[in-house]
Amino acid sequence: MQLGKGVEWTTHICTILAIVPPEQGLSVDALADFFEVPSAYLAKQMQLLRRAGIVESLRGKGGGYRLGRSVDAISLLDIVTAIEGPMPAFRCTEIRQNGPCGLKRGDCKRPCEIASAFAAAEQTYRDALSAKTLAMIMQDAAANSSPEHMVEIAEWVQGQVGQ
Amino acid sequence: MQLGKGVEWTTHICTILAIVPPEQGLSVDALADFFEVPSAYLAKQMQLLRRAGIVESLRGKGGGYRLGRSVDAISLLDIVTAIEGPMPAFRCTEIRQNGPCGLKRGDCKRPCEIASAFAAAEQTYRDALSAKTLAMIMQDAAANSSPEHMVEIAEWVQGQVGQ
DNA sequence: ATTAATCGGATATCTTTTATCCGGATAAAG
DNA sequence: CTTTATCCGGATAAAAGATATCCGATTAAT
Repeated sequence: MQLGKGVEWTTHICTILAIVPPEQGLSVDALADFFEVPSAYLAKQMQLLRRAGIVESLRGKGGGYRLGRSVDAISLLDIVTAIEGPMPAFRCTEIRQNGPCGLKRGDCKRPCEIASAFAAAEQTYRDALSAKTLAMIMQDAAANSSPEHMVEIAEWVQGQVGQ
Repeated sequence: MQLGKGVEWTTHICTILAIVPPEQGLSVDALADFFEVPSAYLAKQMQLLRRAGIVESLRGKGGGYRLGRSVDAISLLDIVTAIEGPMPAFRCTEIRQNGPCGLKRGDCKRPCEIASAFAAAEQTYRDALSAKTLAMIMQDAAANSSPEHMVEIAEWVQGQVGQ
C-alpha cells in the first residue's frame, strides 16, 4: 500500500506555486529543476493537478503553471485524489459470494462488515487529509524554516518568472 | 494506493478460523475452496499471518491452520501489517534537500510539514483499524446475517475438520 | 517565422503484485 | 515402514502498475 512519488512531488510544488506572483507562472522544467525530479514525468503529474483544478496552465511562450484557487481551498486530499484517483485502498471483491457457502448477489446489497470497517478507517484518513489545507502547510513551514531559506526560495521564484 | 488482495482474503479467513473447534485446523486447500481463491498464493499469505502470530499451523496429515490467539486480541491492523508490512503509504524522499534551494542534511532532523501531515493522517487510519477487532467483526456479522447461513458455514467447517 | 511552453498520446522500463511449482520436513494412518 | 496429507521455503514466471521518456500538435509571445 503505497502512494506514488507524484504525491510527494506535487505537494511540495504547490507550496512553491503558492508564492508565485499573480498573473505569472512557473514552467515544468523550472519546477523539475527546483526539486531535481524527472521533468517529463512531472509534466504528467501536473496535468493531473490541472484536470482537478488545483493548478491552471498558461500555454505558449512565457507560460507555465500557477495555483488554480486559493491556498485555503486546496487540501492534501485534493492533491492525493488528483494524482492517485478516487479509488479506495481496500478492494472488496465480494468473496462472500464465492464457494460452497457463497451468498446470493441479492443478499449482498450492503457491504460486508469487513468492507465497512476498512471503509470507515479510510474515511478517517481522508478526513484528516481533507482538514489539512495548503494554507496550513505554508503556515507551518514559515514557522519552522529560517527566514534566510524563505528569502532564498522567493528570490529563485523571482528569477524564474521573469524568464 | 492499494491494499493487496491478501488482506481481503485473510480477513475473511480469520472469521472462518474463529469458529473452528479447539485443537482442530483447516487446511489451505479447504480455505481456498471456501472462498474460491488460488490455493498456492493463499498459502503464502497464511505464512505471513503465521509469522505475525495471528494464526498457528499444524503440520502433517490432518493438520492445517487455526487462530493463534483470541478473537479480541486480533485487530484489522494486525492483519494488514502482517500482509502488507509496516511501511507507511506516504514515502518521503526528502526532496527538500534537492535543487538550487536544497536544505543541508543537518537542517532536516525533523520531518517536513508535508511528511508530518501525511504521517498524522495515516496514524488515524491505523488507529481506526487497530480499534476494530476480529471479535467485533464476528459480532457485527452475527447481527447481520441469517441464522441459516451461520449454520451452513458451521456445518461446512464441521465437515472439513473431520477430514 | 521563430521560440518557448503546455497537451495528449504512444511507448518503454522498472517494480510490485499475483500466481505457480517443486523439493523438503512433518505427522498421522494403514 | 510406506503412504498420504499437510505446511515450509525458495525459485520462478506472468500480469499489472508505477515510473519515465519521447514526439507531434497546439498555443502564445517576440
